[in-house]
Amino acid sequence: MSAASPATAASPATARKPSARDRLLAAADELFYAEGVHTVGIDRVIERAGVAKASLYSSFGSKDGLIRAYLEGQHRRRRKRILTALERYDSPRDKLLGIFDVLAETASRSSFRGCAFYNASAESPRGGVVEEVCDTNRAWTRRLFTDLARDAGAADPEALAAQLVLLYDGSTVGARMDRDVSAPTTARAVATALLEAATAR
Amino acid sequence: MSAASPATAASPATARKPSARDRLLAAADELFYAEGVHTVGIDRVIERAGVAKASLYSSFGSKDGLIRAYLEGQHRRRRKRILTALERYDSPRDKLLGIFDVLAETASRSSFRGCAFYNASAESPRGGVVEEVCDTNRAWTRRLFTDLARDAGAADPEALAAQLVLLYDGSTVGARMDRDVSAPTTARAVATALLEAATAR
DNA sequence: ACGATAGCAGACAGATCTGTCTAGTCTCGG
DNA sequence: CCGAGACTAGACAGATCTGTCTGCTATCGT
Repeated sequence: MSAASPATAASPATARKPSARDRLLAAADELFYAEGVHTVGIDRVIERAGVAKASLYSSFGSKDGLIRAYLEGQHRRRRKRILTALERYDSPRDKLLGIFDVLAETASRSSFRGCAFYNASAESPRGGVVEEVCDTNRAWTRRLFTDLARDAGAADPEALAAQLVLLYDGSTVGARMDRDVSAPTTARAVATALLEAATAR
Repeated sequence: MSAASPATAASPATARKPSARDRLLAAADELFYAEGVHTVGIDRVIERAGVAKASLYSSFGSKDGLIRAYLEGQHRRRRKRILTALERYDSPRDKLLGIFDVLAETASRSSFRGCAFYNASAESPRGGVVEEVCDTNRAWTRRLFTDLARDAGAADPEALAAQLVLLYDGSTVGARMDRDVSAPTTARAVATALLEAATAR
């Protein structure tokens, strides 16, 4: 991650201009998240990506394919972001609460506009490609909370996880709708109390 | 469908056919909530309402006007639904927790698809008519929680209200995304504990 | 009886949407 | 040097979107 010039032979593959597919995905990330998957037309996406329309259809097949790839990318990056951030903690307790710290950081960005999955789901028909990716994402989050709750010694890990997911979702909504960056911090405080109560021996 | 002549008093006095405006609003309620304000086109709405397109534009001026009226109706009915349900309780404590019971009832309906305001907001541009009505709705909810928290004797009513709003929003999201009707009940249980802690003397 | 009002039916304009197709350009391996 | 694959530019089709406009009908208060 140095400030090396673009033409240096430090890394042959990285110096190259990103592929049409990658530029499309980057453009979709910005536009779909900022304005909604249904609201943004493919013309806007290909213009931002600097790509021909045919490249979009040969890479993703349809707009739905692009939407799916966009959400899968969001899911992948979210997993990595959280898991990486949690590496710095040792105890399950700190890891559990650290999830809220990651959310606090994310929600403080000026581009923050809530949960990409919920947003896409709100403007998509039931049973479409969006729902599937959303389910995967939510299952992963719930699993993460459940596993950490168990590691932390909770008497009923599933029950504690259900409570923490409530707080996580609630603060995501609060940060978006009220433009309140403190929501994740409030959630973290309540989560701490719930964790204490659930692991009291 | 003209089995009954229009002039006959086949229906009781009050059973007059609703006005075009009211039928439009009823159709918008169903379609906008079920599929999204941006996804559903004008033609779908007027067809469902059995109304001419000109009637829509003379009543609401534009689609944005209809969307605004739809959300204002949602807000008005939501207020009434909650306030009416809360009348049966005497203590501020029961009223506070009763809010979650109303949500549990709402979320158990098969047509439930989450918060109409958040959903509309997710597919609308920042700064439009939607944002304004959303802010009004959220301010009302927060105010309700804060007032009841104060009446219940909370040491810091604003702080408790912030926590309860988290749970309220979180269980709304959970009920929608996970199709989990128990989310409001879980939220109620956590709310009870928080209320206990905040009013301990 | 009559004018005002509300409403219906639908053509129409103009924009925008997804998706297809043709044709030309660039790059790279062999 | 050549041919394959990746990409670009943009015309085009067909659907759908919002919004306007004309013309007709029914109802109601005076």
